[in-house]
Amino acid sequence: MSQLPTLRQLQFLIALAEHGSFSRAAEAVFVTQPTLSAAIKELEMILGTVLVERGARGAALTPAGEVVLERARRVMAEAEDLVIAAQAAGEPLTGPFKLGVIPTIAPFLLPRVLPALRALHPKLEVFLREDLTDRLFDALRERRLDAALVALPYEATMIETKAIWSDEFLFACPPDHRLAGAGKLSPSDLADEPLLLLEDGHCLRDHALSVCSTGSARSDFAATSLHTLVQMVKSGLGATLLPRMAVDAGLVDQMGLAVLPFDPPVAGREIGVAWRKGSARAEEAIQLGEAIRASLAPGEKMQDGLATASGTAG
Amino acid sequence: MSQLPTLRQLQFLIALAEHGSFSRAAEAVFVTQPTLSAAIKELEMILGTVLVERGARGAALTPAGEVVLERARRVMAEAEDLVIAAQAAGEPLTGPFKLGVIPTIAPFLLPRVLPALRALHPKLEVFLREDLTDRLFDALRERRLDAALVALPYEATMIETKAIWSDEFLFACPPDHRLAGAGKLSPSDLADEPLLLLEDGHCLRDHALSVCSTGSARSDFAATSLHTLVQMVKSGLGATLLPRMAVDAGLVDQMGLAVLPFDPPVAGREIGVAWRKGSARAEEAIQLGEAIRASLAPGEKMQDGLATASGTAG
DNA sequence: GCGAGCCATAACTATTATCAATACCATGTC
DNA sequence: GACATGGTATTGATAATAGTTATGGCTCGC
Repeated sequence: MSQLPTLRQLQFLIALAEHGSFSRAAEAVFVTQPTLSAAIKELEMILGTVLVERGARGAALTPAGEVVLERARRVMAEAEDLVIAAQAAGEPLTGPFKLGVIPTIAPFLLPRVLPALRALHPKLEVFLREDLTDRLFDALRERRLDAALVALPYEATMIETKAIWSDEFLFACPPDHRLAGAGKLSPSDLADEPLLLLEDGHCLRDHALSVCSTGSARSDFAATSLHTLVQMVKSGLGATLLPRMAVDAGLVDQMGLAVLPFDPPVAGREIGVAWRKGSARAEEAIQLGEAIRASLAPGEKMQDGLATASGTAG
Repeated sequence: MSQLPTLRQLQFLIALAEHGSFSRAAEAVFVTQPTLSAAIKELEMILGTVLVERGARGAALTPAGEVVLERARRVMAEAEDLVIAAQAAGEPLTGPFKLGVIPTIAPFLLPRVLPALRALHPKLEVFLREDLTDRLFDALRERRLDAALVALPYEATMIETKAIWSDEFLFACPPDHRLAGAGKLSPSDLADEPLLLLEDGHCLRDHALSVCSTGSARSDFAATSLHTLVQMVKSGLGATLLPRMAVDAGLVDQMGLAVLPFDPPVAGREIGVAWRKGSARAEEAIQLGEAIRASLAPGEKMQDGLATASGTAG
């Protein structure tokens, strides 16, 4: 095997590429310019290729240098992941943990879950970010998040998920609605019912639509949150589907709405954790999901299951 | 950013895991045992975690050590890829290049292509391996191959492909066959024609079947190579589809078979290069494909196209 | 209880990474 | 054309560290 470069040399190359000059790059990595010069020169010798074009107005990477730069970034990222994974393996669920949550889950789940989580893992510092699934997954892919709580199923590449909870849909309508008196519903009851839904981008909209394949959304109105959605239902603009989690959290309390369950097999969505495939904190993400599940249903135990890959390659 | 470990330390950890003892691992990486001991100890200090259980009968990794080991392997693989990519970028298509080829391409394409390739890239040393697509793709994923020549389309994860040539199908039958006199064929002519095909595992079998969706294979006989296949056709056992490339290479010369083309749009398969997604030699694989295409059709130029990902994630 | 095998420690050495100082080189300004 | 400016390369001294040999101590199997 030919000689390998040093992580330090790769780090220097990255700094050089970012600052466009030996001297400024050296400053950025807290060494003197000759040190960095020598390191780059040795890197070039190891690789047998000129990586940098030295000029009077600074330094620029050669095409080969660009290729190596990209690889160097990957090596550094893997190395950093190793450190994180080691710390996580040594003492799981401690330290800062960046968790994304979708808006149709966050306000209803977190108040129940966060106190229990703090009690269970006092050293864990959960940083929250609320956003749509797409943007959360982007953040996972770019390592800006460690895990996310989302609704499943959801197609995505480079992302793995594990379901932790089933969230049943309930039908909500004004008290004078034709279905308000029905005991239980089946999806076919909604065949010609135009539903009020959240605006595009919310996965709840798609999951609700998939319940009633023949049903349609009212295209003239779309709510921006579940809270405004129930206000619209209360105003008599139509009916909608709500996740039980939100109803249990008091979303429709004292609203005077009729809320009806579905006959089994109940319609609903799965709530799950998601993480970047290969993430250093994948194991912790699963454990976090398990902790959340436990705090939702103390006593019960979910059957073990392998993490399922939503993407097909990686 | 916390302190990073050294590639050397990771290399030592890998050796330690593989040999199960400090002293033997040290021998394997050509250092003395105290050196390796100190390196592992420092690695543990950097990561803040005990990685190795020292015992009188050797050393074993802790669970955290196993996690770090897996990560370390990834880091090392990335670092090695960097070296390879640098060399490839500095002087593309030189040195050893491990190329896989499927059996329905190799005997007909290589005699035409290899001499031209040697002329074009004298420093390139092509090591060939002939195998079925599945096994070639496995080898690509495990880095045992740099690229492969296969027939497309073919579903696979972690693999990217680029088409370089269209290989038309020709219908071959005994001279007394009912279709032997037809000028040109359309796929519907094969509706009730039981075809002789290669045995399972050969992609040519599937590609041929996909031409005539209603056609069926003779399940009692399956050939192991195109050469035995034409022998079977000659014996009057039935008809088959052959790639033009094989016919052009003389597969049916002096066999006394009827060989008929299809009406446009002609049926066929694409021949393309495949490489592991993220491979250090991806660019070279594309260039190799281009060189092969050029040697097949001097003068023509294929339109530029981006490499297409067969997998959906990476 | 003793030898074999194995890891840890200590003291020393060789290597190399780093620094401060300086030489050198291209470019734009007066 | 002399000159300041902003950059890289070179040099020689020094500090840090990775490596070695020698040794000690531990556990296990006989």
